[in-house]
Amino acid sequence: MALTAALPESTGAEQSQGVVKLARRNGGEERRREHMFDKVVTPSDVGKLNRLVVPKHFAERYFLPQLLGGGGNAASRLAGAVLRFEDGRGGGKAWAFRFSYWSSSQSYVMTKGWSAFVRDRRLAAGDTVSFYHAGARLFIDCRRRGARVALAPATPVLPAPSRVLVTSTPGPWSTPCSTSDDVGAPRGRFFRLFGVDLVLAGAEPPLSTDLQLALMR
Amino acid sequence: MALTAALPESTGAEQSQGVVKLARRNGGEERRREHMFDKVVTPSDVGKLNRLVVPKHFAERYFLPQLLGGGGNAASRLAGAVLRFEDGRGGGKAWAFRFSYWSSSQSYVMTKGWSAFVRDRRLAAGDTVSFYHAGARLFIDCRRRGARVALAPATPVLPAPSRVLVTSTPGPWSTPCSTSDDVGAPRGRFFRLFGVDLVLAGAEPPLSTDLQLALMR
DNA sequence: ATCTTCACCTGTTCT
DNA sequence: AAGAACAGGTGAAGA
Repeated sequence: MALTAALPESTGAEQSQGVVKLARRNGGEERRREHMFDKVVTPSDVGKLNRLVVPKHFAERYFLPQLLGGGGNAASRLAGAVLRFEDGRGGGKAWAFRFSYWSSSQSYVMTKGWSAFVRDRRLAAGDTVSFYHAGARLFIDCRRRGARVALAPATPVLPAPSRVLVTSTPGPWSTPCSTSDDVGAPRGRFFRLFGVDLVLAGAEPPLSTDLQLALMR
Repeated sequence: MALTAALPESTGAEQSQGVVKLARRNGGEERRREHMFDKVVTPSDVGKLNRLVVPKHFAERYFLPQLLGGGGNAASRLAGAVLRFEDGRGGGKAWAFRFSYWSSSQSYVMTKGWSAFVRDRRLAAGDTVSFYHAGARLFIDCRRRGARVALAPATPVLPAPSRVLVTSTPGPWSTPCSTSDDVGAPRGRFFRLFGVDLVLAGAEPPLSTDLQLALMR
């Protein structure tokens, strides 16, 4: 349901970009920090409900594959799931969020731990929270509403429709690789996001059954 | 807590009558449809709160005995309780309401499913919702504010303070039987509602332990 | 007593 | 039109 069907046009609440930063670790290990998704937080996301609603397609694309490891009952393995994020500003601070699925509203949420992040970063409605990863390491950052986005052009130039190749790498994370046009884009599953066609490349070996299921739905 | 203690004065939201209709089933099975209670709904009952506050004494008399079956933890058995009602107008429509106790407000409520009834019947503040039963079958109906009540006198004559004898019949349901005065009213437990003293008559044999408990509290 | 967390629930909106 | 998604809610339990 995530990739084969035409995704709904973005509601404007989320943005997908190609920002690539560097994730430094003490030992000097250095990897590309790759953007997963943004969400412009709603009043509820930063209010007394103490939860962040994670847009379903992002949850299923980025978090479920990691959390649902092997076979068996997916829902039960999701129970009690915790996602750990490093603070995107560096400084070694880390954040742990309980991640769950609320079946009554059919939505994914981060609950326990989320309000601490809201408080600490003084997150307000309209601000943007960004999720990155570098390999299996997860990062979270945020920026004030209206703040300039790194690498974004000063003038909002809409890119000509292009394709972003989405491949699967060892480890649970898919690796978005920006290309400036669609030459050599594999036939088959792709979806359009903000006028960009995202193409799913042939999956390399370690694509779990669950991920396949998630991708095929 | 319901009957022995002096009940709070009625808020004006409930009325009790002795209307008896017939509940027809396809097979021709026919039973008396006996009135349990009415409630004049408040703005909150039909508003965004999506719940109907069930007057405590009615909840304890009519719904708890059915829902709290055997032994064990009563509160836990109430969790997730659903009451199913047939539409009082016939036509086979049915309504299911989640029934719960809100300890924060010490009140019994119908929640899930209630708003559908409000919508469907265009229930408005001041209207009256009526609950009936025929054996174990439950019925719900409503009438517009100011609508003539079946068997009610055309002129709104306030009855002289009288007593309504409440007896118990086989099955979980007590049987309200209107009498026009208080001759022969049993001594003991009664309460006043709208200037009418409701008297609990001696229970006949098949009164369940739970119902007895509910009545004794 | 208060705050957080959890597991539900629903109306609106968009597809 | 019907359904999915989700923003905005709830009570209950526990810390």
